[in-house]
Amino acid sequence: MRPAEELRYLILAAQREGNRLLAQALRPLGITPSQAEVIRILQDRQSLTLNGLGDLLVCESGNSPSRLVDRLTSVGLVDRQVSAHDRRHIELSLTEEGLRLSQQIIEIEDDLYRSIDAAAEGHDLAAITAFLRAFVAGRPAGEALARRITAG
Amino acid sequence: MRPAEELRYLILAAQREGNRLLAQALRPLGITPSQAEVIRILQDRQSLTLNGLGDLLVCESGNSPSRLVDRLTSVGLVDRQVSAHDRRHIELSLTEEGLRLSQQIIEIEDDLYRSIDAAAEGHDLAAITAFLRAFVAGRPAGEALARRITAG
DNA sequence: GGAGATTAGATTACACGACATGTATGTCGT
DNA sequence: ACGACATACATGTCGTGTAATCTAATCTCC
Repeated sequence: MRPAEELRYLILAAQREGNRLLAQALRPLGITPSQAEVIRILQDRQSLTLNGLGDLLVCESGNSPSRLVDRLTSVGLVDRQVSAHDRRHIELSLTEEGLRLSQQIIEIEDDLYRSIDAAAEGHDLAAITAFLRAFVAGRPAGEALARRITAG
Repeated sequence: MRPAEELRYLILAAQREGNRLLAQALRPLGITPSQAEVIRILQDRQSLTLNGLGDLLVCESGNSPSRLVDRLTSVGLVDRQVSAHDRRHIELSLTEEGLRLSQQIIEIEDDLYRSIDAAAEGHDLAAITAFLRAFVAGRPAGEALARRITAG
């Protein structure tokens, strides 16, 4: 198997296993990794529109976060209200419960990051991120992440 | 944003964008990346059972390839027939059309691998695969890939 | 040879992810 | 002011991704 092919499958495998780990850790909170991403973004930047949120999401590529957000509003974690200026816009913000949950999410994510750091022991993590950054540069998911890093 | 967090999102972004690229390239053939993975595996090893296939799949983690295979049989790319020895087993094999399609998939994947190699220009690809291999070692998707590499 | 555990596979439920389409609401050129 | 266009969001469809549950065949052990 050529190196590029192995890399392709390794990225797929790593994403799957990482997501599975996070999903299990988040299960007690009753939310999924994608939903956690939304909550964490809303905590960092209050008052985003749906589209503004989509521009920052790596998951779901910002195509249409409506449904993702729908579930969060229906369980009372996110507040949505129509903008006064432009009634097409919808302003999103965390509810108090959403804010509380956000703290728990941070702790769970920290656990994950610690285990990533542990797995990176002896490897050049910076070199890996540099390669991946180059690969996704200019594509939607890469741009979303870049926006997160610079302004986050 | 700490390095581990960026890495997590980079892996997610890379997987998404890579999958999107491959999906677009495969669209003319009328199949998806997951389906292509099944066809390629069946080309390498004729006559697998459903479970045996699942053990080799990085996508869908082998949990229930039934659905995935169902679509391929319904469009006449894969042949399934109950084993004579153990009627719980189902033997899978490519039809002639599936075999033909497999050749086209190989060409499309080669294009993808060439662009991965191009993106890896100036980066230490071996170091990256080594890290990811360590991360998924011992987990289902990692084991599936290991089986593919050794015996494939 | 028969009861119970084990296994293979199918089925189902729920949520994403990608894409296409629909529907208001706003903006701009004339 | 009016119509063409663009924007912001909603909805529908299909194919995964994950886990739980179900059925049936086989194996084990007595």
